[in-house]
Amino acid sequence: MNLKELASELSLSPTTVSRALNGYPEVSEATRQRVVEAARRLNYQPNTRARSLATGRAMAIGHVIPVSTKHEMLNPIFADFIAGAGETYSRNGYDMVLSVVTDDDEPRIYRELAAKRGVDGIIVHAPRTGDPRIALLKQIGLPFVVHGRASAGDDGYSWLDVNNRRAFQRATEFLIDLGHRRIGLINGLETMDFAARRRDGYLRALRLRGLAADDALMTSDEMTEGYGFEAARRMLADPDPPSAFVISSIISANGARRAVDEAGLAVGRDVSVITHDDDLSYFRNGLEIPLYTALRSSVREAGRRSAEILLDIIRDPGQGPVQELLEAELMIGQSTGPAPAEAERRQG
Amino acid sequence: MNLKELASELSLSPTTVSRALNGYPEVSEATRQRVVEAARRLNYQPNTRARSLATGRAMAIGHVIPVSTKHEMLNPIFADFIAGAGETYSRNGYDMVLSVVTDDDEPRIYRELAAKRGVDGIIVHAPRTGDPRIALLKQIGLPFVVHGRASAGDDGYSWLDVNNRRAFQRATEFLIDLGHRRIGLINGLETMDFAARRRDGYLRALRLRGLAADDALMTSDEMTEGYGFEAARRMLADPDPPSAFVISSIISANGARRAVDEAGLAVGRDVSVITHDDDLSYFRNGLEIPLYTALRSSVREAGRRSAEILLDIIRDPGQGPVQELLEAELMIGQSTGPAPAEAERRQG
DNA sequence: CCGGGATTTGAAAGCGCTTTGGACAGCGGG
DNA sequence: CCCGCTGTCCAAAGCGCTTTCAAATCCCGG
Repeated sequence: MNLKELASELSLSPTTVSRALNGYPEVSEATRQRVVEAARRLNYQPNTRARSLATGRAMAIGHVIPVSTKHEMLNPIFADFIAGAGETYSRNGYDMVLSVVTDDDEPRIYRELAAKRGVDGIIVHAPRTGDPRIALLKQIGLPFVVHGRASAGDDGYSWLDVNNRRAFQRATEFLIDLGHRRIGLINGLETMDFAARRRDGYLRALRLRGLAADDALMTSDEMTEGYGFEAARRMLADPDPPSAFVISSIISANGARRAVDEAGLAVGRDVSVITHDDDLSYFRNGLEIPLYTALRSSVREAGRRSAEILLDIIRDPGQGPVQELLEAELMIGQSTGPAPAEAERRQG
Repeated sequence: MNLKELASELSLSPTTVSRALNGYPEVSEATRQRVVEAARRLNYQPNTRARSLATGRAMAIGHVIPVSTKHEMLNPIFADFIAGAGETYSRNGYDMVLSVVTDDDEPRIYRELAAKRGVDGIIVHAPRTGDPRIALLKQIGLPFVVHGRASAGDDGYSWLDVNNRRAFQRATEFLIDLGHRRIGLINGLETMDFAARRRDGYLRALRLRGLAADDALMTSDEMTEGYGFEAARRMLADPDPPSAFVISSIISANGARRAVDEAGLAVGRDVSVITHDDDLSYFRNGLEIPLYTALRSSVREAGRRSAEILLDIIRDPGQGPVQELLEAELMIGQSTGPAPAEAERRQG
């Protein structure tokens, strides 16, 4: 069923039918009723391709999901982010087209997306510090919103980010306030901008409180369960082991917990753990009281918001860059407690 | 840069340029060279919408990701499946369009996808037992491949599935062979077809070995970490607790491990755990030797294969339904061992 | 009863591509 | 020298929609 058929079915011109369906004023209410009713009855849906060829708008947004070439890993973060963004799109009649891409040919993909006119805008995921994609996209001229930032010249483009530095500073200070002096950082990949900021926050807290940073207590990698386990195990084996961890993901925190358990220690009593919590739907932080003390910021909500911002920009390209900085919420859970006295700690 | 501009740049007709770029024979090798070179130099990419309007093929595949209305959860399985499918698509020049949809308006989405002609085919995720979507899609006439099956009348459509019944039967038998007699099943949502089959396999193994099933030792829910924890904890608190668990996901297995640890027991010694392992990139089963004894079947590979099957069907619509049943691989890890003697167990 | 503005409808062009149906050389064979 | 063939190229139609511009109809005051 296409427009012409529907029109002849109604003994009307395609023009009028199109107008009736798209809510233009110059069509009588009576015929509009008739048209709308017939369209529903015959399950008519305008052909997207034809429509967007005619209007020039693709009614689709592109998401380029990077898969690190080395590890072939796909962060579960994306799933929830995309779920959030998807809600916004479907509410607004947009499609979401996904490209899963190894990071080495990302530039090509962006150029293609722009040139093939398949999307009206792009969401940029997982920016690295000084990410070249941003300059590229600016030059291409396709509207885009970055989930996160790329540090250098943050004002020239639109982004939505969590205040990662502040969050990790608070987390670290919280532990220091509890008496912890040796605090391990189990961070994400520090080539990623967000992870670099988190490290900054951690280091700043140590510095402000006069504590020395120790390279042996800082690691950076993809935030898997296994990484959390290995990192925590290694640090706990240190001659002067940490009494607390700051961790970048609840998934790695699960791994760290396993290492603590395996060492015969208890999380929250012998070893404190504070984690960033993206509020992933499959990794809820406990049921009633949170399992982990955490800095929470819903990545799903971030997806919703980022998509809204992008659609705004597309609707009104005149406006300047939009930037939103979210604050993570510190929630006290069962994984933190006062630092054990030195003697206690040594004997386990 | 569009076709007409490129053509006039070359002093050729759009016809010839189009043919040169698409590899038609009726164009001289010399001009083809010239055209291809100019296209690259000027970064010409054919407008997808115009092309697919002309050809009738959308060059896109739709994925409808269901989000359960109740829980608002998005299984991380999808991320890896989609990563796999995405590889196939980009190798073949297809786009992937994603709709994240609460399960109550799925039917509407399928109809729309078909009528709007935005996609050439669909991958169906997470089929329930007797899933009505399959009948709907058959009727609509859009090519589709189901990841999983829907039990009733499995022969009328294309699917790719893991032999879930067999896998869980083997897992359960493996535990029985080790001397376990009380075996808990921590299963996925049994409204899902795959989970129902897993339950069947588990029950069959018990029956074949003359063991009684016990409702207190079987649970079914979304396979989160928290669910694994709660389910295992509850079962371990039973007056006659299980000495082993069969678990549907490595994520829930992590939760179960936490419950075992918390009970002061050790996984692999006091309590055995065997899990299904989808080989999720963020939840690798240990580094060298597997952490868990597991039935492994890569969901990423399943994504790749499903996509290939779908593209085959689209290329050659004549062929009958394609069906592939994968066998999960049983790999021995550190989470299983002989059942402890009754006396030992009682005293922990 | 008539003219003119408002209301309602349609014809046709155009979006950027593919593809059908020629046109036009160049060439060798009769 | 002409005819048919092959090898290259192009004009134009068409994919299904939107949108401009013009036509037809209606209504109402003078």
